[in-house]
This record gives sequence, C-alpha cells and structure tokens, in this order.
Amino acid sequence: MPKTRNHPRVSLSKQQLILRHAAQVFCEKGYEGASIRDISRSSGISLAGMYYYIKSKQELLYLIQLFTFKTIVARLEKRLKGVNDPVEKLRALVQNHLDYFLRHPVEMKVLTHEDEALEGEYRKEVLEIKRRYYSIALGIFEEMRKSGIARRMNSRVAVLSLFGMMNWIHTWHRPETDPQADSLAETIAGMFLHGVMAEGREMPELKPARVTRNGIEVAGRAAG
Amino acid sequence: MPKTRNHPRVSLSKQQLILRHAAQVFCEKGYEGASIRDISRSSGISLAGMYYYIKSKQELLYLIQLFTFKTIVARLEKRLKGVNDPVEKLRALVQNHLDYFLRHPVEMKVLTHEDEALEGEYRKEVLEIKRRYYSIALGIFEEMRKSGIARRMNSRVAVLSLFGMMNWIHTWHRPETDPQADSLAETIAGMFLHGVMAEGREMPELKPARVTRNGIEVAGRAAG
DNA sequence: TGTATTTTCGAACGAACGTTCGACAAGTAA
DNA sequence: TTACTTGTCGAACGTTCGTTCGAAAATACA
Repeated sequence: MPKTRNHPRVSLSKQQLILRHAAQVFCEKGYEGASIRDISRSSGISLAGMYYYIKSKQELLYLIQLFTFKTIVARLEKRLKGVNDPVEKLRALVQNHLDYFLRHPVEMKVLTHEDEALEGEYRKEVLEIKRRYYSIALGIFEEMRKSGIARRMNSRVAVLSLFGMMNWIHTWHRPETDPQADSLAETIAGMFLHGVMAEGREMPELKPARVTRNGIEVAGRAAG
Repeated sequence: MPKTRNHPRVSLSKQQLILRHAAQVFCEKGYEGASIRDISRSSGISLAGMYYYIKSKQELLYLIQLFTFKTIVARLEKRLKGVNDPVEKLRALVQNHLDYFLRHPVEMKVLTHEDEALEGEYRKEVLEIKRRYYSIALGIFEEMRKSGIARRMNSRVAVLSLFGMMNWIHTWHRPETDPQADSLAETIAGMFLHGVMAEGREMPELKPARVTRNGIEVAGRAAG
C-alpha cells in the first residue's frame, strides 16, 4: 500500500516522473554533462527500465522543452484574450513569462540553456513554437509602435532585449532574497515600457497597490 | 619555410592557438559536448601533443574565460577614466561590452554559456572577476540614483536586466542582418536609460549623428 | 486456475571519453 | 661526438557513455 503522504503523485504516469527528474538533472549538469544513469538513479528506475518509457536521451530533452514551451504559449494566449491595450498585453506577457519562470525554474533553465542541444526533427519542432512565441511578442510591440506609444526603433532588437532581460534571470535570481514574480514582472515590464516609450509620453500606471500571493502589499513601480 | 600568407600567425604561441580552437569548439558543441579530440583535430595537434601545452580540459576553459573577462574589465576601466557623468559611464559600459561581444562572439558565448562548467579553484577565480565587473556596473547605477537621474527601483534587478539584454544577444544576433555593435549599444543603452529614468526627466542626447565602421550614417536613437 | 500482456532490470555491447606513458625526432651547448 | 632539453605523437589505460537484449517478475484477464 503506497504512502500517499510521501508519494502524493502515485497516480502520476511514470514517464512524467522520469521527465521531472530528467529536467532536474539536465538543469544541474547540462544536457551533455548528464547521463541516463544519473536520471535513472535520481528517479529510482533501473537504467534498462528507462527505455521502456523513453526512446532516447534526445527525446527526453525534446519532451521537456516541448511541454514547457507549449504550456507557456497556451497560458499566454489565454491571458491575452479580451485584452486590447497593447501595453496591457505586454504586461501580461511579461507577467506570464516570469510567473512560469519562477514557478518552474528547472524546466525553464533547460528550455533556455539547452537551446542548441536538440537536433534534426526534434529541434525543428521546438524552434517552431519558439518562433510563434516570439512573433506574438513582436506583434504586440508593433501594435505599440502603430498607436504611437513606442518610439521608432528596431522592433526586433527591442523585443529580443526584453526576452534577454527575462531569460537571463535564471543566472542570478535567488528566491530567498530577490523579488518574486509579481514584483519582478512589474519592474521589468516597467523598465521595458519606459525604455521604448515615445518622447513626451506618459505611461499609463497600474493600480497603485496590489496584494501578492504572500499577502505582502507591494507598490506599483518601486517594488522589490 | 612557413607560408606567411596562409599562416599569418606563425609567431603566435602554440598555446594561444590551442586556446583559440578550443573556444571555437566549446562554442559549437558546449564544454561537456566537446572532446579534447575535437580540439586536437581542429588545431592540427595530436591528442597527446595537446597535453604538452595544457594541463587539463578544465584549464582550457578556465584560461579562455579568465582571459576574456580580464580583457573586458581592463578595457572598461580604461574607458571609464576621466568620465564623470554616470550616464556617460553607463553608455561606455554598454558600448565596451557589446563591442567586445560582437568582435569576439565565440569567446563571449563560452564565457556566458559555460558559466557553471568550471569547478573548484578555477571557478572561484573567474567568479571573482565577474563580481568585480558586476560591482562596477552597480556602482555606476548607484551614482545615477544619487544624482536623481534614475528613479527609485531595485538596483540589482536593473543592472542584471541590463546584463541580460546584452548577454542574450549571442542567442539571436546575425551579423549579416542585425545592427552592429555601435548602433546596438546605442539602442540598448537608450532603452535602459529611458527605462530607469526618473519621471519628468529628459535624457541627455548623444551627438545626433555618427559614422559607423561601415561608413553608414546612423541616427542617434533610431538606429538599426 | 492458466495464459497473455505489461513492466522491470542485470548484464553486456561497442564507442567515445580524459589522460598518461614511453619512444623518438629536432635543436642546443659542450 | 656526447649529453640534455624541448617538442611531438601512437598506443594504450581505465572509465563512462547511450543503448540493446533476453529473461524474469508483476499484472490483467479468461
């Protein structure tokens, strides 16, 4: 009889369990530096047993990246529904990205750091979602340009710089001392929006106060 | 008699030649994914011959990272001499970083991407320079805060976001179509400065036009 | 119960890994 | 010439790698 206390995910499929441990190991040692034996040891399944659930090491990475990316994009598209203001859309994108980022730091690091490890068809498929994600962001920025909120500048550089700010976080963020997702998202979205704002414009403010998940009140802009 | 035409670096020490090829291979396959045999093949030195010039694979990575970091910081400190305006200091930092970044993309990718590959004493030594570099940037930002140019915000987040914008470039920059260092530095420094600027402030402009290495005239802000 | 299907894994495969060793050629100084 | 240093490398060491195979064990269904 399984101890539901220590094993709250008994119902979890074994492949998902492997994927979870694989992400952890890939995160710690990098894709090339990690061995199937490491993942086998971590997930408590024998080396040979692994291959009942996965086809290859590449597929392991592919499944992690695919699932992570699809989830992020799906959540973003849901959040974007009904929002018309491009500024609010951009805030939603940053909020969505950082929220997922800090909630699933392991998977996100594997996504951003093991960018070039996949090959062939696996690589192409993940690249396709990545491009869709990028083009959503670019579309939002183009809206900001058209409505005169953002100034004339290289959109590609602007949007990829935003992704740079967001994706770099895994290299420095310490959950104990650094701001959480909400406040971090506000800071970074604020930096970006002010950064690309057309001269003489005023950025519409957020509601001045807000309550985070921890019940701590955070100021609109100066948070963290 | 060596053909100086095809071998313009006959005088180059063999260790430097190895370091150069090692950086290339590390860049392409990652530190873990690259083998000494790859580097041996690339540099035309036998596998065993490599170990006359280097002590280990770790040392190879260490030397690349150490040299690259030291060069960047040294150049920055030289550029910063005599500059008093913190805004100009920050522009110099971005210009310096991106200039080196786009001139030595291979070494820079190895520096930023193989961040966690080093261990023990090697790791500690590189980390020390990295911290020095970060604290220079943080110091500049604090100056901007004190003189009221930058608004109240989390300095750590601001500075590390700037590094994020800059260090992410290697994942997307294509030299054929994307802006070169000068114009890229102006765009990113501009984004950052506007992004952190205190409300109601006007950012002091650069001289409105400038000539890039290619002789193309570029506007102060709209470049790219 | 007996039979078929699903799940598990010890043992092994060939290949590739970082590193070492000893031999050997080339150059220098006496 | 001899003696010594510097540079070069083929061959091998022991280890680890991703993956496979065939045989058991566990489970499901009759």
